[in-house]
Formats: sequence, C-alpha cells, structure tokens
Amino acid sequence: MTISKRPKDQLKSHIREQNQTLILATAERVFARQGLAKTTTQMIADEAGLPKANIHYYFRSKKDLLEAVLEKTLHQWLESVSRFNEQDGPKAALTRYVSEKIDQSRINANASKVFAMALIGEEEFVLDYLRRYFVGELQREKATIEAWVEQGLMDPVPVEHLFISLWALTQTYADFDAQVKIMLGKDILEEEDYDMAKQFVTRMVLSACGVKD
Amino acid sequence: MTISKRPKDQLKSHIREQNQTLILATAERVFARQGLAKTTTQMIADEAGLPKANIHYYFRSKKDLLEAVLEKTLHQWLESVSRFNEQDGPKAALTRYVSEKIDQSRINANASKVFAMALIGEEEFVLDYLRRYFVGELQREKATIEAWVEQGLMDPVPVEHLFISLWALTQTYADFDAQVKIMLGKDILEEEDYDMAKQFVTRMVLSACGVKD
DNA sequence: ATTAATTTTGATCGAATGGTCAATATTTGG
DNA sequence: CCAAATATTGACCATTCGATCAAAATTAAT
Repeated sequence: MTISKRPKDQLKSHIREQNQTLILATAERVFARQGLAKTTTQMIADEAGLPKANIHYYFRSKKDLLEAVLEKTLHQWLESVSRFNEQDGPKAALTRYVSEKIDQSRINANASKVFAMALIGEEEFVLDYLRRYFVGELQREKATIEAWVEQGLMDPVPVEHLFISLWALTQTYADFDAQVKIMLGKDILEEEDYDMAKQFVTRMVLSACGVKD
Repeated sequence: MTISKRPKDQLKSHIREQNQTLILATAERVFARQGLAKTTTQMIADEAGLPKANIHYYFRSKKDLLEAVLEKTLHQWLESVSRFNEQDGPKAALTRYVSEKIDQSRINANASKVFAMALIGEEEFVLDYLRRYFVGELQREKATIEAWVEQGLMDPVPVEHLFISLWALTQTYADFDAQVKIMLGKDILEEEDYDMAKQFVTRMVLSACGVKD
C-alpha cells in the first residue's frame, strides 16, 4: 500500500547497541525522577516501550543497569569537565571551571541527580570509582593551584576544601533543584538563574582565593 | 533482696511517648544509613528491639513514620539555627550562622541526611514544609541583609543565591560525608576538619559579600 | 477487685517486584 | 535459502514487604 519508510533497513544490526543506549537513557531518566530504590524495572520497560524481560535480556539485574548508568555518567563527567590549565592563570581557569560545571549539571541534570543519589546512599560502586579515579585528579589540580600560589597569583587556600566547596556549589542547582525553585520562587529555572548562579559562585571563589587580576 | 532501682515506678505511664521517641530516634538512624526506600519497618523494629507490629501500632504506615521523622527534623532545624540579628552586623552574624549550621549538620548528621534524601527525592511533604515555613523566613533574612547593604556594611548580593550557597556549603559535609572523606583522605572526619570547613566557608561568604570590618 | 483502656505480639495476607524460562520470531552469515 | 545466532516476549516463580488482625498481656480507672 503505502511506501515503506522504515528506517530499519539501512541501519546495520546495531540492535544490541541501539537497545542498550535506549535502555540506559530511559533508566537514567526514571532513576532520577523516582529515586534509585523506588524505580522498578517495569517502569523503565514501560517508558522505553519494551517488555520487562527485554530489559533483563540486556542488563542481567537492576543493579547492573544502575551501575551501567553510573559508569556512563562518571565517565563523561571526568572527561568533559576540563582540567585546569596552569597557563590560564587562576582567574580564567576558575571562572571557566565554575561555568562549565554548572552548565554540565544543568544539561545532564538527570545524570547529576542519579550520581548524587548514589553518593548520598553510599553506593559502593560510586565510592570505589571516586577512590580510583577522582583522588588522582584532585592531586593534579592541587599541584596547579599551589603553583599559582607560589607565583603570587592568589592566596594560599586549603585546596581540598576549595574543591569540596566547588563541588557543592555547582551541583546544588541540579541535585536540589526542587529546593532551589522554592527559594527563588520559580516553577522552572531559566537561563538567567543559572547565569546568576555562575556569577555569584565565581565571585565567592575568586574573592575567597584572593585572585589578582 | 536487692533494693529496687527500677525507674519505671516514678515514671508515669509515659509508655506511649517513650516508645514513640524510641521508634523515631531509631527510624532516623536507619533511614539515614539505609536510604528511605531501602529501609524496612522490620529493620527499624529489630534495631529498636520491638516486634514489627508494635511499630505499626504507633505509626500507622511507613510513610507516616518517615513524615514524623522529617517533621521533627525540620522543626528543630528552623528552631535551632538562629536567625540573623541585625544588630550584630554582617560579619558577626554571617560568621555565627556558618559556624552554627555546620555544627548542627555535624551533630544531627542523621537528621540532616534524611532531610537531604527526602529533598533530593522530592518528597511532597518536605517541599510543602519548605513552602510553608521556609520562604517567609528567607524573606525576613533578606530584609536584614538589604538593611546592611544600605548601611554600607557590605556589598549588594543576590540574597537568594547567597542562601542557596550557604545551604549547600554547610550541608555537604554531613550529607555527602562519604565523598568528603575520600577527598580529604580520611576514614572519619574530626574536629579539625570541621574547623577548617567553617573557616574556609566563612572566608568565602565574607569576602564575596565584601563585608567591612 | 473489677472493668475498661491500652499495649504487645505472633501469625498471616495480598500486592509488588526482581528475575527466569522456554517458546517464538527475527536477523545474520555462508 | 538455510542454519546458527541473536533477540523478543508472555507466563511464571520466589521472595520481600507493608499492613492487618485477633488473641493475650499489661496498665489505668473506679
């Protein structure tokens, strides 16, 4: 009758990858919305438009699926938040760091929330990941900052606490968005809210570090 | 035989109140450790040394119990974190605020965590509470800060974002303690860690606000 | 002391959920 | 075109969990 416009023909048998991607994206959304424990594999199946057994065909257990979601998140996390560039100097580098981290929390709000939920729930998987990959990263950034201090570009700071603060400040807007909305008296957060957040957080960080122009 | 030292005699039939208090305290601990959804009424019962049916005798449902825990938390929260005193001026007031809030997060770490879990899970009960009691409080504190600004005691700031930041900074050490421990390379957080946190957070806030001495 | 109210507790139930399986369908490779 | 590999799916199972209940025990009131 009608001319077939099925797109499946030209697509190679990426069936597996395609479905895994779909399931992961859906799971991320549902986990973020419902919470890790409240989420059922049935919910994910329904929202992905697949039977539940199909979910379990690609991911043996709910735990496996959650860890796959977390791994994807954590991976893109460490990758996309650019490292400090010592050449930029503290002002440009810190400003960019805050801006990118807030952007990322905003764009990947679901991923950010799933990660925060796993962290607050002390999921062993996430803690292991942090121990393995994050601590080293922190050391490198610490060295950069200490170099800046020695060059007189900024005041000495307790670097670990600076990073704890940076983390807390930039994630709040995604993880506790419900509370933020209430405090700002808004139903949804807009571009300008994030801009204001960037501006104020940057101001806090730069002034506390005594960054010279 | 031995002289009775049972304290139950003089205690009036506080049975109900006594058990409710025990259950609430236990539930707070278990909820904080296991997460809201993973916690079972059986766990709470075991840890309180009571049969499960007894829990349900005092709190009709798990949801009721959680909300009772949250209400207690939220109540003591708003009560014990002292309001700004305009007379103190921004430096003393903000310094004290940060210090008290971090102390409280530390002392009531379980309560703080349960609250954060409920918030991130967007429990309607908590959001309602914030809408009802918190927004008004915020308005009052906003007025105080604006008065300070007009008196030239500090720079103008986006007050809502300042409070979002204060909230985030002071709660992180309790809510995401697992992550903080990893970043600090410690198994437990000690007095000195909290002192350092207070110091640095205060420094961020005061410098960002351009507080004059 | 008797009665009424409150509390305790084991037993039990129904619903929900993670996970399995085997039968069927589809895709792939030769 | 055929066989092997891969994917789909409904039916099903074991377990867990919140909640209920009724009988028994304890406490309070008169």
